[in-house]
Order: sequence, then C-alpha cells, then structure tokens
Amino acid sequence: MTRVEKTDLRREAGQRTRDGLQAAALELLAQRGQEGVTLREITDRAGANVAAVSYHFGSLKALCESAIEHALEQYLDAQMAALDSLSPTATLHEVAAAFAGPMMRAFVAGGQDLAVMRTVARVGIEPPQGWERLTAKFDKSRRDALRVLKPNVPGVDEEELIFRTRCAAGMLNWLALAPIGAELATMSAEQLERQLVPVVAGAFRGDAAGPPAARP
Amino acid sequence: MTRVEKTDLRREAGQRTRDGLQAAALELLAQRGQEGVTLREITDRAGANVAAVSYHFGSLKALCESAIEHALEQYLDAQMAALDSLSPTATLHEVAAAFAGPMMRAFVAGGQDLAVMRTVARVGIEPPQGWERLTAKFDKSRRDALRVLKPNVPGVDEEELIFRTRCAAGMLNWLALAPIGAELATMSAEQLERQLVPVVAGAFRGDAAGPPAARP
DNA sequence: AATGAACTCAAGCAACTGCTTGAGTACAAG
DNA sequence: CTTGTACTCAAGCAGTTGCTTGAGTTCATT
Repeated sequence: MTRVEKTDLRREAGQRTRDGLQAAALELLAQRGQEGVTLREITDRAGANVAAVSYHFGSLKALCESAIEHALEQYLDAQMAALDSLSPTATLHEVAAAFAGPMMRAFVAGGQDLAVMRTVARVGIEPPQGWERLTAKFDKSRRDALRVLKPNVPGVDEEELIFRTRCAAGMLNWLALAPIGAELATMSAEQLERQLVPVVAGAFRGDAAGPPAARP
Repeated sequence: MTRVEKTDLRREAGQRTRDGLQAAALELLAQRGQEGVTLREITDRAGANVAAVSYHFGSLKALCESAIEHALEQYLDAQMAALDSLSPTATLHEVAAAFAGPMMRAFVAGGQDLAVMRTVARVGIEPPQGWERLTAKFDKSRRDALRVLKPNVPGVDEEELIFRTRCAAGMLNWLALAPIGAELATMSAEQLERQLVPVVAGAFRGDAAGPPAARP
C-alpha cells in the first residue's frame, strides 16, 4: 500500500515560484511599503518573470495583499498564543513581556520573521483592502490583552486601557520601522527584554501614584 | 522718510508660487510619504505649472527636502521651547505633558500643523538626504529632555533613559501616522491630555516599584 | 518706448510603471 | 507517440513618472 508520492515537477515548480514571489514581495513591503514596491523588482529578486505574477496572483496588488495577509495572520497567531499562555494572575511585567514577545523574538531572529513584523507595522499605517477579513482575529487579540491587563491596572476604565494597548502596540510597530530597529536587531534577547518590557509595562500602567503591586 | 514699500509684483508672485508648492508638498508628504508624492499632483494642488518646480527648487526631490526641512525645524523649535520652559523641579507628569505638547497641539489645531507632525513622523521612518543639517538641533532637544527627565526617573542609567525617550517619541509619531490619529484629531485638548500624558509618563518611568513622587 | 530680468506655460522626451500576449517548454496522462 | 495541462518567457503596449525646452507674459528700470 505504499502510496507513491505524486511528484508532478510542474506543480512543484509553480509552488516554488509562488513562494518565491511572496517572499520577495514581503521583503520589499517590509522595507519600502506598498507604494515603493514595483513588479520588476519583485520578479528580479525572486528570479521569476513578470508574467508569473499575473499568472499566479492575478496582479501585483493581489500578490501584495496575499503577502500582507499571510504576515498579518502569522503575527496575530503569535500574539494570541503569547497572551493565552499567561496565567490569570500574571503580573504587569509578565503581561508586557508577553505583549512584546513576538516583536522581540522577531528582532532576535531577524530575516523573514522581522520582515513579517515590519510589514505588519506598515499595514498599521496604511491599511490595505483585504483588511476586513482578519478583523475577528484582531478583536480577539485585543480582548485577550484587555483580560490580562485589567487586573493589573485598577482604577482605569476600559476605554482608556484600549487606548493604552494601542499606544503600546504602536510603539512596538514604530521600533520595527524606524532606524532604531536596526540597533535593536543586534541586541541579545536578554538585553532587549530588559530595556523594552519596562517601557511597555509603564505605558500600560500610566503614571498613577502608588506601587504597582499594591492591590489586595 | 516714508520709505515706499517695494512691491515688485513679479517677485511676489514667485514667492507665492514657492510657498504654494511647499505647502502642497508638505500635505502630500504628510499623507503619502516620500514615495507617494508625484510632481503633477503637487502642481495641480498648488495651481502651478510642472516647470515651476524645476525653476524654483531645481527638482521634485529638492522641493520635498525643502518642505521636510522646514517641517522638521518647526517641530524641533516647538519641542525645545516646551522643554526649556519647564522648571528644574517639574514633575514627571509635567515633563510628559511638555514632551507631548507640540504633538497634542497639532492634533487640536489640525490642518497644516498636523501635516507638519505627520511629515516629521514619516521622516523618522525614512530619513531623507538633508537630514544631517539638523542633527545639532536634534541633539539639543534630546539633551533638554534628558535633563528634566533624570531627576524624575532615579535609578535608571542614561542610556536607558535615552531609549525610553526614543520610545515615547516613536509612540507619538505612530499616533500621528496611524488611523488612530484621525480619532485623536477630533478630541478636545483636555481629553487628549488626560488620555495621552499618563501613557507617555508611564513609558518614561517604566515599571519600577515604588510611588513615582517618592524622592527626597 | 525700449530693455531685460523674473516668471509662467504647453508640449514633449526618455525612462519607468503594471499588465497582456502569443509562442514556447516541460511533463503527466492516454 | 500524441495530447492536454501547467508553467515560463521575451516582447511590447498604454499610461505615468520627473524633467527640459523654447516661446511666451509681466513688470521694474532706464
């Protein structure tokens, strides 16, 4: 019953082209944004012909949206996994560490992982068309963050906590896009965590008086 | 001795064209960035001919750099003025309010002021050529921030404080660029300050234990 | 009125954009 | 071997890009 694996070299080659185009598009999107991406540059980088884009994706825009959606999904999954793994009694520091975790890991890993983060960050500034399809996942990620955040930041109403979450996420996105990101990408995971997590935690907590752990 | 004012309508018209082009370029730069700006769109918006750009500025790139430099200078002056007006005994909240002041005022004012902020934020992601000329002013602004920040965040070394300053500035820039900026632009100055300043102050202070005002 | 500088304008150029086309290749199925 | 499908390729098209050009117009100076 040894089922012979269907090789079909043509389809394999097609898949390789598709993946190469998507990877090249992701990289270009990460470093130049949607406006700065050109068809020829993608195909040159992927070693493919310009017609391959139309053939496999329909258009340059569709290819970019596909790459963006892929990146967004990857990011949201990582973010949700990090928040879901938190215990309900997690400290603010732990919440902040989980919140910034995917970004920090991307800085350490570099390469494609970092390109994913940069692309996601760019999307946060210029939302593309296919955005709506991932709204549900996005909402869940926000609810997760609120759930673990609330007990750690008492006396601040929900609307304000949402705002702080968006501020913190925006800060991380900024770090990924700005030149400072290049510096962060050279740091060790420990250095990164030691510098970054307190700032995120502080942004969550605000400047309310009193020690952070002073709740009954 | 009534010195007759030199009208010279030709030079006046030229100056008006120059200003119009610079304003149009600023607006386009604010909403689309350097890659998304086209010659025709600027000249259409300014009611000028395409040749006017080459005549007055030499090239589209030169026009953009001129507009960017103008915006950067305006921003840095406002930031330095806000920090310089602080007393040496200012609280962390006051420091944060001064730090975020120019951005908040731009949100309230809208229009050209907000375009300046958005352009500055974009430059933070994609630094242009003429950047180096303003490095001195930038350094002074950073030193000002550190001076008033240090006494309010004891036990954190200078390098880390610089990092937090960059994080806070990045967060503000992000707010200016991302869709959330549109929401902030509809808020009152009081609302804005009540929501934003605590987050900035918190990012400065980090999650160190102990009440923020507990210094002798 | 004549001169010349400051400025504007329509037209057009080369380079680049995304995309299409028709021919050609590689390979599984019959 | 023949057929049909999946895929790649060079060439080229219409539209847009930044920029230049040479002929204007406007206006202070003389």
